[in-house]
Formats: sequence, C-alpha cells, structure tokens
Amino acid sequence: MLSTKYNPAEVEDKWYKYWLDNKVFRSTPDEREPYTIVIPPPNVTGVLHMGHMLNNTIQDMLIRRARMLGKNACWVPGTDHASIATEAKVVKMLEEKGIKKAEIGREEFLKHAFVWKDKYGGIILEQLKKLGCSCDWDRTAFTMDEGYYRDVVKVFVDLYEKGYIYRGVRMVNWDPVAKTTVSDEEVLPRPTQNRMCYVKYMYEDGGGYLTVATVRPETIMGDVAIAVHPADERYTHLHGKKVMVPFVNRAVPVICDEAIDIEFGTGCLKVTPAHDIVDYEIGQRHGLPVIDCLNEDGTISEAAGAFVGLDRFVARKKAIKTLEEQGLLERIEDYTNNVGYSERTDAAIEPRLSMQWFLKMKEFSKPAYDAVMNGEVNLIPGKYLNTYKHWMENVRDWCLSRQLWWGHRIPAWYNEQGEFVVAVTEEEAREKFRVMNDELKVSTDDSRLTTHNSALNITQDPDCMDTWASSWLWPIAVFDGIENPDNAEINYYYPTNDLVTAPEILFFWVARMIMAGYEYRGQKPFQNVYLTGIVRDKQRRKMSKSLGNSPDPLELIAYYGADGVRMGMLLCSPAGNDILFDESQLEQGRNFSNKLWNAYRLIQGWETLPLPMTIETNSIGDGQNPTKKFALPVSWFQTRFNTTLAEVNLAMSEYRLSEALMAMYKLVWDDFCSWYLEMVKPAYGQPIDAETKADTIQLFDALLRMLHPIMPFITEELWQQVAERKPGETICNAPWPTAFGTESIEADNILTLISEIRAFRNGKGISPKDGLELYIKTAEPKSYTNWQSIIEKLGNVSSLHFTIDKPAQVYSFMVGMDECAIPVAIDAAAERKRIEQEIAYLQGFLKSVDAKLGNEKFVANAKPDVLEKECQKKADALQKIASLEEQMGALV
RNA sequence: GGGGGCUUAGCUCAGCUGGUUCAGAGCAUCUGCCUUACAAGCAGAGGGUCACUGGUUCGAACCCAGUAGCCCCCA
Repeated sequence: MLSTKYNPAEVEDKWYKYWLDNKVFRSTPDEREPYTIVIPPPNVTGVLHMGHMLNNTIQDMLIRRARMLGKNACWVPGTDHASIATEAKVVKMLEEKGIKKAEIGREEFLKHAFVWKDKYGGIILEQLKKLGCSCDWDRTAFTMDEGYYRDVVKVFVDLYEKGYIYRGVRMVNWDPVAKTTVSDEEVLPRPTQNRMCYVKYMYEDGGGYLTVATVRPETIMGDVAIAVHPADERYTHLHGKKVMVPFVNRAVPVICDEAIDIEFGTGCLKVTPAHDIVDYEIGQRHGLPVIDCLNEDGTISEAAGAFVGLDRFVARKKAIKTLEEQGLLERIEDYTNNVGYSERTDAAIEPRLSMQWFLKMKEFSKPAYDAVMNGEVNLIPGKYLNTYKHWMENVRDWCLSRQLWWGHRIPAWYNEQGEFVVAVTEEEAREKFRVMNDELKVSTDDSRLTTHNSALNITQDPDCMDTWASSWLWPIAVFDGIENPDNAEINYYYPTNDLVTAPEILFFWVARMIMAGYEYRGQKPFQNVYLTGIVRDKQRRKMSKSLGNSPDPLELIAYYGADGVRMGMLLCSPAGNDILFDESQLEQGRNFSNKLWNAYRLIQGWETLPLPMTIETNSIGDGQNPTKKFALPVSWFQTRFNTTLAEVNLAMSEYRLSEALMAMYKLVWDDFCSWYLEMVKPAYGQPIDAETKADTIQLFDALLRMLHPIMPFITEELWQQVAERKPGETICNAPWPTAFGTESIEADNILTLISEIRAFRNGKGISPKDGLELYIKTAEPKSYTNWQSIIEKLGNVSSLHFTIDKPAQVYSFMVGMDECAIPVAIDAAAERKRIEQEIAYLQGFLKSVDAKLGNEKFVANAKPDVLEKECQKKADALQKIASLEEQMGALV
C-alpha cells in the first residue's frame, strides 16, 4: 500500500545514484545534434544559495528536455577559482592559525590555497546533485586546472603580442585590507558620516589665505595645486598666486580649471592627483607632479612628509587636530557623502595610482557588440539589449591585473633594468630578452649591452589576473579549444546553445565571453543568453549570506523535495524578473508533487474486469465501440493534452518557462485529475475495464514525460512503476511527448454544465449527495447523451430530460445556446431579478457590438475575420436574450 | 548629471503583431464539504477606472507625449 503522502527523501538519492551508475548524463560526440550548456562556474568558496537553485534548475530543465528530444545533451559543470574571494578566505583561515601570508611566501601560500580548494571547492557541485542537476560530471572543470591555466596564459601573451594589452598607470580602486585593486563593480558606495574641514591655505607672500573644504585632510601633504573655476570672480585676484600647503609648507600654484564646481564647498579645490580621479585628471591637464601619500596598506607614506606610518584614519584625526593647533582650521561641519567600500573586505576603497595591465576594449569589443545587436547572440529577455548596447558603447579598458597570488600569474618578466617581456614561460622570456638585446646591440652597437643578454636575473610579475580573465574563456577552454583549437570536442560542442546566468554579470562575464569567442573561435560562444532574475526576500532585499535572509537550500530540498522546490521556484519566475521568494511557492510545488503521486495511487489501485463490458453498463461509449467504455473522455483528454503540448513547446522555444510550467500544472491538476480521472473513476470497489485503465496509464506516462525536465525524481519514480522497464532504462532518455493522433474532441459545454450544476447546488446549500433532475432544451441532444453517464455522475443528476415540458418551478441557466433547467422551489421575484440582470448585461454588450457594426469606418477598416466575429457575437447575444426573455415569461 | 526599466486583483506576475465573450493566472481571502487517490485535498464565490493626464485611431492595458512614484546601471 502506497503512502498517502509522497515522500521525496525516499526516492531522490536512489534515482540520482541510478542515473550516475548508468552514465545517463555522460556525453561524447556522436552523429546526433549536440545541445550544450556550460555552467556558470560557481566560486570555489561558494555554497548553494537560492540564486544557484533558480539558475541551475533552469539549466537542468533545458538540458533534460533537449536530451528527451533526442539531442546529444551535454552540460559541463565546474568551478571558478575566484581569486579575490578565495584568497581572502585562505588568508583568514591562515590567520586563525597564526600564519601570516607575507611570512610564508607565495609558494607555501598557494599550497595552502590548493588544500583549501580541494577541501571546500567541490561542495557546491555535490549540492547541485541534490537538486537533480544532470551534469556530465566526468567533465568537471576548474579555471585553474593545468590545461586551463596554460590557456589563460597563452591568451594573455597572444593578446599582448597583438597589441591589445598594455601596461599603464591608472587610478584604480584600491582595497587596503586585501591590498589589491578591485573593479568598479566590486565597490559598493555607502553614505558615510564624515566631517568637512575648512582649511586655510596661507598665501606664499603673506597677507591672507584662501579656504578649501575637504573631507580628507590626511591627503593634504599630496596637494600640488589649488584649483578654482576660471569664471569664479571671488578668486580672480588669486590667479597665478601661490599658497602654502599645511604640514609640509610647500608652495603650490592656484590654477584655473573648468572642472571645478563653483557651488561646492568654497569653490576652491585642493588638487591631490595621487588620491582622486578628478584631481588626477586636473593634474594631467596642468602638468602637475604626483605625490603619493599612502602606502598599499593605507598608512601614510614617506613621500607624504608628515604623519608617516600612521593609518589613514588615525592620520585624519591627527591632521584635524594639528590644523586646529596651528590655527589653520577655519571651521568644521558634519557631512555625509558616499564612500566606496570593498565588496570583499568592506574596507573603505582608496583611489590610488598604480601600474597595472590593461586590455584595450574599444576595437576588441566590436564583434561582441555586433553579435548581440544583429541577433546572432540572443539576449532573453530582450530588454537587456539596450543595457548591453549602452555599456558596450561606453566600454572602458579592462584592468587585468590583481595584486593577489591565487590565480593565473601575469606572464611578464622584468630584468634588472626594469624592462619587461611577455612570454608563456620563463625560458621564452629569456629568449625574448636575448633577441631584444641583440636588436638593441645592432641598432646601437653598444657593447655594454652584452651583460643584459643572458644576464639573467629576471623576475616574473608578482600579480595575477582578474578572475574574469580566465572565466571569459570558459565555453572554449572546457573543450580544450585554446591549446587544441581543432579537436573533435570543441568542433562538436561549440558554439554552445544556451547560457543561463544573472543579469548582474552581463558585462563582467557574458560580454567578455562573446569577445573571447570571436577572437579565438571566430564564432559566438552561445546562441541564447537567458538572464534570470535575482532572488530577493519579501522585503525585496537581495538574498545574501551576509544579510542572513537566505534559507538553506538543502533544508528546503529536504522538506519540500527537490522536485517541489524546482517546480515551486520556476512556476513564478519569468525570465529577467526578480523573484520574491516565499516558501509558500515551494509549498505549491510540493503539493503538486503530491497530487501527481496520488493520481498514480488511484490508477494503480484499479482492478480490471477480465470480460468485455456489456453494452448496458456502457452508457457513455461512443456507440461504435461498445467495449471501449471511456472512449470519449480519453479522446477529450488527448485533445487537451495536444493543445497544452503545443503551448508548452512554443513557450519553451521562446524561453517563457514559467508559462510552460503553468500550462503543465493546469493540464495535470485541472484537466487530468479534476476532470478526466473523475470521469473514468469507477465507484468504490468497482472494477474498471482494462482498456480504459491501459489508456489512462498511457496518458499518465505522457504527462510524466512532459513533467520530467522540471521534476526529474518523482517522474522517474512513477515512470518506473507504471510499466515494466528494462534494467538501466530511464525516463531521462524517454522521448519528449508528441501529440496523440486522435480525433479532436471538445467538451466545453459538458464541463460548463457540470460546473453550473455544482455552483447551483453550492448556492442553494443542496448537498452533493442529493440527486437533481435536469432538463435541457437543445438542438443537439446527442452532444449530451454521449456524455450522459458522466453528467449524471459528476453532477449527481438523477434524471436527464430533453423535453420542453418542464415543471413551472425551475432554476434555469444557459450553457452555450442551450437552455437548462433544474426543478426546484424558487423565489420567483429573485429569479426574475437575476434573469433581468443577465439580460441587461447582454443588452449592454449587444449595444457595443452594434456600435461597431454601425460604424462605417469599422466595417471598412476591420479585417474580415474580426468583422465576422462581431456578427457572430451579435447573433449569439440576440438569441440568448430571446431565451432569457422566454424564461422570464414562464416564471410564475 | 547621463542611460535603461517598471507601475494590471490583497500578494507575485501573464497579457506575443492595437479588435470587450481578455481584463487573466497562481497564491492568499471567503463559503460549503473529512464525497475511501490526495485536507499537501474536493466543490464553489468575491475581488481590478490596467499609476495619472492628454494624444493617435473606427477601436488603446497594448502605440505616442507629458506628470507622479519606484527600481537598476553609469558618472
């Protein structure tokens, strides 16, 4: 006896193991059409969160359906080394053990990092298995695998040689805690309480001062000028004068620059090129020197000449105090401004000049821009097209270097003279130095250069690359398409079909993969990019570990079942729309699993009768096939199934996944369970004819196959039970359903009639157990008699008449054009009112239709089918009104 | 400051190329049912001036302009 509740925990692990044992997810190139997805590699620091659940459920649904459609489905899993996030974790872990990164050195640190990665790096992949993800695990890749590492380096060298990569000084976002640059996107601005200091800068020639407003007095030592707006009349007299910088007593010029905001502060800007991007630009324009007052850890540098060695925030306080003591502080105000904080360490970001490696983007990004604009790569939903366009048209050079150890080390080598070459290996680097030297020697004939030849003291750039500089090769590198660009796998699987990811990394990752795809394959990396929404909590906050507002996905799976979670989540998340997560959604998914389970319980419990049914017990047969008791309901459901299947296929092809799911949900719950099963269900303890049972199982099998991509576990469990299966056979490889070859049977009137009867009963408080008499006045009694026993059963109709003679006391209603009546004691006045209201509504409706038909322009302009519809509406409305009026007349 | 998007039932959202039997779905709410597949259930019901104001059109939730509110991205 099966439990009345579906228990997912009992079956999920069993089937996942079965799939792995039978290598169901394994893909190798063959003659079939490939269908490929590469997973957006989660960070090795990652654990499964709600975003992954959504994202990977979508990928699994796509890949499982493709597999059932007979394609060679390949889903490549893997992880990203996530340089900054992982390094931060490892540093912290070591610190807890009392080990300092700087003390143990690079080699040793990396050993620790790999140990950490081996221990924690695969957790999330294991968690994906709980979700049911059908990845080809034999292909699991990692962005720092040996081969992958070589690819990344090779690409760097290649791009350098092509002239795309350059080294330059730039203002970067500096994280003084992680001691690395971070990208603009990793800087989170936050309103911060500060103090605005109004500082006096004395004229060099004495006789007065000007006042500058600043929130960063600790950078005063780096001032190289005071800038005012050329049109600011308050300061015209100061043009060309010099003023003294506090603390260091350096005379600096007062300069004019259009960039100054006259309204802000006093209208005088202290120019500190090393510590502010605007100041840096002003400095560039005016040829000013750069004085870098900060060390990489955020302490004041030697170059500053004051407060040396103090932390920047300590120095700030001290600076204020000193200014006060020296009488240079005019006043001080509370001031709130936006300060950028590191997403990784939460340290206040320091704008800082530093030597970095950059990739020139303008020209390089062109193919990626075109590919999306001309639809070669399709963004779903399309609203991201504009976002993409805008970003790509304003693309800036990509800072490739990070001051970290965990990652792909920049393949640049420096000699003692500070010259550098870019090469894949140290060997090659030496060779390049040698060649470079030879050329120099030839051109300059300088014998001193011989030393530099094999000289040999060369060192590699200590920095490593931005994580995205490895993951942008993902769709190529996982098939070894960089090192072996013509291998069978890359030729077969590339370009991939769909990429499913979050919109927040559209530029970071997606755009760059497209660039890499065209550069290294001459082709797009994927056809479609499905951008999921962000999972938020009910207060619309993004779910995150730091906020603690994210439930533990594994607990959810344990409670609702993987299928329930998958169905529940996706049912209400259209592409690109944020999903407001609520556990009641998962409850819906779980309940749906249970519904399916119980449908099966019902079917499997049916006893069949060995003998053919007799015609007497067989009142709703179609009259031509008396042994096939429920021919009409089966055909009717098959018709419904065919319609829904077409909707599902269309919705899927347009990536309207939630709509596809909703259509399936209704097909199963409403059409199959609430209608079809109730129609064919025998009375308690009664047998069913064998053919109807077989048909029902066939229908159920088709439903299971349709649901399998979204609910893999329960569908496998039931599919294995509804029929005898061979060892190793699995619904994963069963064919995606196709339409039933059946005569199209509609039963809308029958369903409406039954609903009307039930509604009437409900409204009158009549028990479903009390049978009712029913009169139908129709031109086509056969359309009802074919379904008579079903009408009687589902409506609990005790006798059905097709006569005009009916009792005077009736409740009447319309089904389509047919007039129906249930004899019952009624309140004639109330009934009259109800019918009057209905007539009034119809007359209003008729008026609007008439207005259209009476409008010459409408008749002239509307399409013929629209016109025809309107005429039909009019005819129907007229006939209904006539019927209703007749009913009114009959009322006593 | 520049760019993009959103505003439809209490909540979350559909509504593809304008045609009122299109104002929809799910959840939630309400009413009645423990009717032996399922109370994680069954049968019903109520609920919206499609943000606002104009315009285009024979016809607008849908197209255009402006207004208000919210969100995101870039500076």
